[in-house]
Amino acid sequence: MISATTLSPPPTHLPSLPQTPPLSLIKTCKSMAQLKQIHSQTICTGLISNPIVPAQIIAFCCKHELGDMEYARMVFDTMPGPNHFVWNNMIKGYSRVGCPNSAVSMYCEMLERGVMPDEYTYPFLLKRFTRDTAVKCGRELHDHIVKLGFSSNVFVQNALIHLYSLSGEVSVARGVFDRSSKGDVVTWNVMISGYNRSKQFDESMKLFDEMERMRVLPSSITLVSVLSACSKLKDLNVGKRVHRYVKDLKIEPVRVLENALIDMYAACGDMDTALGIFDNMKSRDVISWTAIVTGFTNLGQVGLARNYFDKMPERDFVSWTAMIDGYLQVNRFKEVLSLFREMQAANIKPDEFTMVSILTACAHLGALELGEWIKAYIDKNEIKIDSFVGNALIDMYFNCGNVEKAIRIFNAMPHRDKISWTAVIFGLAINGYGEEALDMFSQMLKASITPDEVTCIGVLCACTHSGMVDKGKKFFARMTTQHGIEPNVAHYGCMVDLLGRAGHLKEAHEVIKNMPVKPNSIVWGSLLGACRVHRDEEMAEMAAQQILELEPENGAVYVLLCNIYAACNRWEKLHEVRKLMMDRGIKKTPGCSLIEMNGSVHEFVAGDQVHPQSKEIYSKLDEMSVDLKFAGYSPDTSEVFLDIGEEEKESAVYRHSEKLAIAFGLISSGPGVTIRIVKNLRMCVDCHYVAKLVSKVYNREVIVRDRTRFHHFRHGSCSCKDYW
DNA sequence: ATAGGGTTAG
Repeated sequence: MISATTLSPPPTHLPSLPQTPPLSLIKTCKSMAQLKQIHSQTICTGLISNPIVPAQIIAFCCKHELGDMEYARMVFDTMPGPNHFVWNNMIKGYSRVGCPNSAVSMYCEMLERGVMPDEYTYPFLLKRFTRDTAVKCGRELHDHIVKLGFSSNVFVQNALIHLYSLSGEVSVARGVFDRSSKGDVVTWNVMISGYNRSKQFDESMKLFDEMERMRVLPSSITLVSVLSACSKLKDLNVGKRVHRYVKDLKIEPVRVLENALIDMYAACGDMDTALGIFDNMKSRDVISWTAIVTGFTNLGQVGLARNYFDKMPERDFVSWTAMIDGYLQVNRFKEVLSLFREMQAANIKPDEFTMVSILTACAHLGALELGEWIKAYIDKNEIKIDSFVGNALIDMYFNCGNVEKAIRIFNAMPHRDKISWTAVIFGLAINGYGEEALDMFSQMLKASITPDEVTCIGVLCACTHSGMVDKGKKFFARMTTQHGIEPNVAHYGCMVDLLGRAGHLKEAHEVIKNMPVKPNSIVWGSLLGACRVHRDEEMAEMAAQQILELEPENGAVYVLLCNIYAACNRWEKLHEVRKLMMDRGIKKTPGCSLIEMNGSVHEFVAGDQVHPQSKEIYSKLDEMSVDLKFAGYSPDTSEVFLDIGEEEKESAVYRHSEKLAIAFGLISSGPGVTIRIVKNLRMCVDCHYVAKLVSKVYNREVIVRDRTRFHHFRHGSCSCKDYW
C-alpha cells in the first residue's frame, strides 16, 4: 500500500514539474522516488485522468531495473479499463522480477475481464517460467496461442520452444522448431540451448552444422551455447571451428564468449590456449577464474588449480565447490574437508553439489561425525535430497559402517535409481550382510530397475564376503543369459576372489586360465590374497610372478609374498624376497589407521609418537595388554616377516596403528560409544584378535574398515566370521 | 507505445 509520505510534495532540488509534459519526464526518470514525485504531480494537476499517464507509470515500474511491482499494481488497480498494453506490461513486470506465477495470475485476470491477449503477451508471460510453471501451464497456453492464431509469430514460436525445453519436453520443442520458418537466429539459439539443457549435446552440434548449411549466420549467443556443448563433449575440433568463426566474423569477443572459449579449451585439456585467452581479457569475472581452476583440476593438477583459486579476487560457491571437487578427484580427502571448513569460515553457502563432494570425502575417510553433521545441515537448510545427494549419503553411511542409517536414507528416497540400488547392495555386502544384499538385488529386479556391470560386481561381492560360493557361481553363470551383461575382467576377478577365499584355489586358477579376457594384476592379486589366507606358497609364487610381470613396481605383492613365507615358516625364501625388495628399492606401504573423534580425523602409523596424547595412548595400551591377557590373549605374530626375535615381533604387532587408534578411541570417548577406525591395508590377525577381545572386555562396539571390507566387532566376535 | 536467445561444478 502507498503511504501518505510517498505522496508528499517533491524536495526542492528537483525541477518543478507542472510546466514539463509528464510523459517525457517519465522517459528520463531514473528512480522510483522520482517516479513517485511525477505521479503525485499528475494527481495534483489532474493529468492522471489521461489513461496514457498511468500506463506510462506502470510501464516504468514493469521495465525499469529498480521498478517496484507493488507500486505498479497499486496504480493498475486505479485504472478503470486497462488496455492490453497495460496488461502486457504488468505481465512483463512480474516475469522480470521472477514471479511467473503472478504473471500467470495476471494473464488469467486479463482473460476473465474479457481483454484479448495479443502476440506480445506470450513472450512476456513465458520469459521467466520455471520448470514447474512450464509443466503446469505449458500445454494450455500453447492451446490458447493456436486458437488465437499467434502460432506463426516468430517471437511466440521462440517462446514456445523455450517453454517446452524448460518442461523437459525437448522433442515437442523440436516439433515447434521444425514447423517454424528457421530464418531467425534466435529460433536456432533457443533450440540449441534447449538441447544443452537436456544434455543432448550432440543434437546441439547437429543443429549448428545445419545452421551453417542453411546459411543462418550464428550470433555470439549461438557460439556460446555451441562452445558449452563442445566443452561437455570435449570436442576440440568443433570448438576450434567456433573460435575461428569468432575471429573471421569479427564477432566482438565479449566476456561471456571469452569465458565460454576458456571453458571449452580447459575442458579439452588445452590449458595453454585457455590461459592465453584468460591473460588477454580486459576484465575477468568469477566464471573466467573458475573455468581455469576446473581446467587444472580436470587434469589432476590441483596445485596449479589452487594457485589460481588463491589468486581469485572473489569466489562464489561454484568456485569453492570446483576446488573442493578437485581435491576429491585426486583422493586428497583431508584437503577436501579443510577447504570446506575454509568455505564455511568465508561464509559461502554450500549447495547440493558441494554436499556430494564432502559426503564422498567423509565416506573415504570414514568420518561419520562430519557426515552426520552434513546430513543435519542438509535437513536444516532444506537442501533437496536429489538422487546425487541421496546416493552420496547412502555411500557415506555404509562406508562409515552405519548400515541402519544408510538403509533409512535409501527407504526415504522418492526416486531410487540404479546407482542407489547398487550402492545399497555393495554397502550391505562389505558390511557382512550378504543375504540381505542378495535380497535387495531381487527387490531391485522386482522394481524393474535394470542392473548394470557395477551392480553385478556388487552381487558377486556379497557372495564373496559371506562365503556363498554356490549362489555366486549360479549368478555368474546367469549374468549373460538373464541380465544381458557380458562378464568383464572385474567380474572374473570377483569369481577368483569368491572361489579363492573359500579355499577352492585350483578352481580359482582354472577361472583365470579359461577367461576370455587377459587377466590383469587385480585378478592375479585376488588369487594371491587367497593363497595367503590358505597358506599355499606354491600357487602364491606363481601368482606373484604373474603380477610382477605386469607391474614390476607393485610393492604390495612382495609384502604379501613375505607374509605367506613367514606364515609357512619358509625363512630362506623370505630372505630372498626381502633382499630383492632392498635391491629394487621397494618399500612397504606403511599401515595407517584413521579415527574420527569430535569432528576431526586423527591419523596413526605403527609406533606413532607424534600424537599430542601419545603418552596417554601408550599407557592405555599397556593397561589393555594386561586386561586382554587376563581374558586369554596371547600375541599372534605368525604374519610378522621381519627378521627379528619373538619378543621383538610381539612388540612390533603391539604397536600396530589400529591398536593405537583403538587405545585413543577408548580414552577419548565415553563408555558404550562405538569406536570406528579406517585402515588403509588389510588388518593383521593379531589386531583382529585384539579388536574382538576389546569388544568383549570393554563392552565396546569396534568397527574397522580395511581395504576391502568392514569388521564389526561385537561381544567378542566379528561380522566377517574370521573370513577375510 | 510493448518482443526473444548465452557461460562455471556432481
